[in-house]
Amino acid sequence: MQLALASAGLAPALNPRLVPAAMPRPEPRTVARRTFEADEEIYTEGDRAAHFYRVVSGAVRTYRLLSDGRRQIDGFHFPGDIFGIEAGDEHRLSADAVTGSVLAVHRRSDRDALAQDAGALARDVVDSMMRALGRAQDHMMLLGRKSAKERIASFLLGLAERLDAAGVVDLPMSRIDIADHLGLTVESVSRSLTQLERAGIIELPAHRRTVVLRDKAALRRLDA
Amino acid sequence: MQLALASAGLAPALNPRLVPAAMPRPEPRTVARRTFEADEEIYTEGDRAAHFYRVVSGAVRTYRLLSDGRRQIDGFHFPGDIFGIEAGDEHRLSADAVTGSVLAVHRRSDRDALAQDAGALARDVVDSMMRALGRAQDHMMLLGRKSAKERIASFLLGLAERLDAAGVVDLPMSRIDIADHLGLTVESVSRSLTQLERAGIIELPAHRRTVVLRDKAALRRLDA
DNA sequence: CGACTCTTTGAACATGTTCAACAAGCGTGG
DNA sequence: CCACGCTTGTTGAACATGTTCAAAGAGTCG
Repeated sequence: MQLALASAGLAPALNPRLVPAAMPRPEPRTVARRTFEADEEIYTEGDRAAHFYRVVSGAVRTYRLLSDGRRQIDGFHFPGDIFGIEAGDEHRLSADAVTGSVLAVHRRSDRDALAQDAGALARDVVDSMMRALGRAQDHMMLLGRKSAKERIASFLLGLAERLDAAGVVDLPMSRIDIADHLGLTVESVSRSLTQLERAGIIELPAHRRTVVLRDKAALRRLDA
Repeated sequence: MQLALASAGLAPALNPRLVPAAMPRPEPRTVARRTFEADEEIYTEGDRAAHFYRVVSGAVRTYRLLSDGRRQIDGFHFPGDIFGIEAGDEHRLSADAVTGSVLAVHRRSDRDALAQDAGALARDVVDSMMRALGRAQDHMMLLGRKSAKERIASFLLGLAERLDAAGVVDLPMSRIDIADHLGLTVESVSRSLTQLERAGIIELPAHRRTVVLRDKAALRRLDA
């Protein structure tokens, strides 16, 4: 069986900011780059998993669809994050760009080769998988047991940790994306955000894609 | 960073029946065995992850608790399944025996040692992780987007695949366990089962811990 | 400015929860 | 072997959270 980081909740995979241990390593010799525009498909469930990816800039969502169109976004991936490593020959999830994005494209065979020695990339991959698993566990708790408001609080805190510019989070994704990630509807997401704003915990300036976390402590309390 | 299979949805880890590729390998030289009685704790979130386990007989649940007691069972583990391999030094989940169980206890250091060479156990561990991730993804879809009846249908079909004695599933776990796994309440689990029974899709003989799958096709249709 | 999309808000509704009671199994001990 | 008590599971009714359906505001881009 081949290796593979599938990409569950797993974003902060190799994000240097978050993984000091696995940090300042230059990109392998020749790594292809590809640019994707917003909503462009990167791969679909069932595609041969010939490559895996590292986000250079932008944001990516990985998700699954039910036959009737219901969607579950398992994770968002930001610069530094690795996604698309699969266990089998096929991608088990679909992936597409949330916004215009640049990705470093790695051949799967590179990984397999590197996985042979206890090399750095191998460790990275395992590292990624572990993080993916951890995130998936957190997310299962969220989806199975948390209320709408708690989910939003969790989500905002998580994003802040990964994207933070000191309490100001710029959401690259739509309310629908958030809903499909948190197991809610757009309307519920919108309402919860409004409630948090009215409570003075967050601020939603003008264009609504920015969130100012006014009171992280309150968010943490809400997060249960 | 140390390796680690955390145990997300990941039950059929190394179950020989399901992993023909990684199959007929004898247990390492000296492997300790421990017996646990029903509801006995195996480890708790935060414990040092000195060991990982393989179920010899019985059933185990791994779960997390929220501060107020809400529980999310991420997976059940049956004979052949490995669980308890963690990324860090600590267990990220709690585990306890669902019924009286016998476990093979492996020292974490064994795994670390074996993980150095591209040996069989290393592959097993990675294999486990991948499966864990796959299950976690499935479970996120279930928790985020499926209705109560769909969840029950999924659950029964999944169990049947792992425990099947030709359409008859013996549930080792209580309704509460099922509820905490599927993100529902006991009452909803009970009602859904009753509905399936009234629809003639399943049968719940006397002591209610046995489920006869009368119409798997119907279950699959329900599963969405 | 106008068309479009995205987000918010409102109101009715539904699914699943909560609270409460009852039934059924199981084990213990008389 | 039955009675008792406890735990587990089922059922009912009221309730709540989040959904669905509908419409109106805002932002964006041509």
